[in-house]
Amino acid sequence: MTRISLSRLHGERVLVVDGDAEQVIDLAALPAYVAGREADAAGPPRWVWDDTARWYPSLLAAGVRVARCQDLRLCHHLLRRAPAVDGRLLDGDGSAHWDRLGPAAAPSHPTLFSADDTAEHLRADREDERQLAAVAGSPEAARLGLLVAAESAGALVAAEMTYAGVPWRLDVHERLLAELLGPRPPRGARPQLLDELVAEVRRSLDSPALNPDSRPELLAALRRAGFEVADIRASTLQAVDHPAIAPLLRYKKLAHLFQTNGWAWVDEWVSGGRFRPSYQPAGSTTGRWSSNGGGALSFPVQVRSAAVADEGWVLVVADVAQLEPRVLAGMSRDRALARAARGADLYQGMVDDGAVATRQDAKLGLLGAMYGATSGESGRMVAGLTRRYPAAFGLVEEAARAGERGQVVRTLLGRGSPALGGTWDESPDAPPADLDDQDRRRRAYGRFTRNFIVQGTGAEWALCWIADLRNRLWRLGGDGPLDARPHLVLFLHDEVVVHAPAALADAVGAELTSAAATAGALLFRELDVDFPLTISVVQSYADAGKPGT
DNA sequence: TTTATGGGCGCC
DNA sequence: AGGGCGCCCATAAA
Repeated sequence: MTRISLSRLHGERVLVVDGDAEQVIDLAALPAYVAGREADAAGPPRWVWDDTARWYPSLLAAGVRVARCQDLRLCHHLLRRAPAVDGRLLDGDGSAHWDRLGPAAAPSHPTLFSADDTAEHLRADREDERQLAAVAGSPEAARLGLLVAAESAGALVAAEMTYAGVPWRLDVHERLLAELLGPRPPRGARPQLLDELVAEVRRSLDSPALNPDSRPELLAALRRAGFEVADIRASTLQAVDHPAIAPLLRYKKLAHLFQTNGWAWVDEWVSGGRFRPSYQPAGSTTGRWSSNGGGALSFPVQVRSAAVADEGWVLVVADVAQLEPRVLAGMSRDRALARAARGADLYQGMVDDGAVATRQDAKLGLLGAMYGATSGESGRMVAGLTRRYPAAFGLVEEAARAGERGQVVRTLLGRGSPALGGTWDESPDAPPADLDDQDRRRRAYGRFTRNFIVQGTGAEWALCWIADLRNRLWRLGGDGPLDARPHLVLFLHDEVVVHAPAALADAVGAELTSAAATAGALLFRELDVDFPLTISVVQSYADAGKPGT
């Protein structure tokens, strides 16, 4: 496959390297050039660039969609930390700049490039050669190659989702806010209904100047009323029998809504009927995405009713049931657990297998194994299940031991965990740790590495899923730009939302299912692990059925 | 005055 | 003595 690298030069110019052919073109001419090459009879090339978030938004704005890319920043970061990669193959002219490269600024405006002086060091073609050599030279070249491709495809998805946005009904959101909080207050003021709750709490606690957001003040007021509590968590306050508690808890809940997804949030993140958050692919050390603007990965159930499909369109919402336990079955090649994973409910499968008495026990045991529970009900279930599923439970146990020894671990496709004392556990000049403290930290790192291999491999499955889905949705067709066709608008670790013309809802559902099967086969080959989806076709995201398993 | 940290809560 | 994140605030430190 043709690889074409793009490097920015000073001025508004771009160096294009296609095999032995080099040319310099104007930035303004880039969309037309890319569109032309995408239409090559021999198939679309792979675009090689420093950072998808820097190049792709302006292409999308010009109506150009690309099929494939290599995101050198993401892949450099990945390969640097991959245990199966010889780091020396990544060293060379300008490689230190790639080591230091951070994520591009959030693409709030699809601006082009900020002029800085690292341009000549970021020759994409040279870094591309090093990355190709690093992958090829690894004993795990096939898996790493897949990971690099999936990571890059994820970056394309992220840019496309920000470009398209989640269809968002301002009127629905504002009606919701008005009902729960009252009319929009002037800047800096508390909404009326929150104010009333504060007044009630103050009255009730006989503290006329109480700031309900202040922990010390709240603790003191409660003490005066005769209640000694250790903290002001909602779950703690629930147990206090005092008339101030009910309005206080309601205040806390609504204040959170006001602050996090209130009018200010709308002003900042919703425009033109679309919610456009910013995603950070591989933003967490496990390879999961994070979101550094808009809170896309954590917008609460409460405001999801405002995510409503356009007229004549629907939202197709799909989530994977018990993704991580299934991934564990696959990566450990535990045939007994994989058998239990046939069908819609893995936990029920374990019950039917006779491994455990109830569904709840199965869930407790599996989650306990993945998170490193050592005590309580969960801890006890782990012991029993280890005998039934030795490969699966042994794998996470081994990862925990490795972490406790200070060793790094890796996901199925080869992403490495950050080293102990590295980015994982940053405390520059920690006070001279005593032995107990040292021990605690090693155990904590062991719990982290235990979870890392599962959460990280789960993230890899999800990347393969959305990468394949992206292409399938494109092939479903329609004419015109990306957002005139069925397209992804949201991705939340194990769940996606597709915005699609109503007539294509069933077809989209079929592609979601096929893409999940493809992802399973890519990661686990012939080992048959099911990844059943719960699919809802809805107008409003709030109506999607979510079995909370 | 600005900056860093931790509690509390939201999501998976 | 249970993993990963972001965001908001109050608070403490600088």
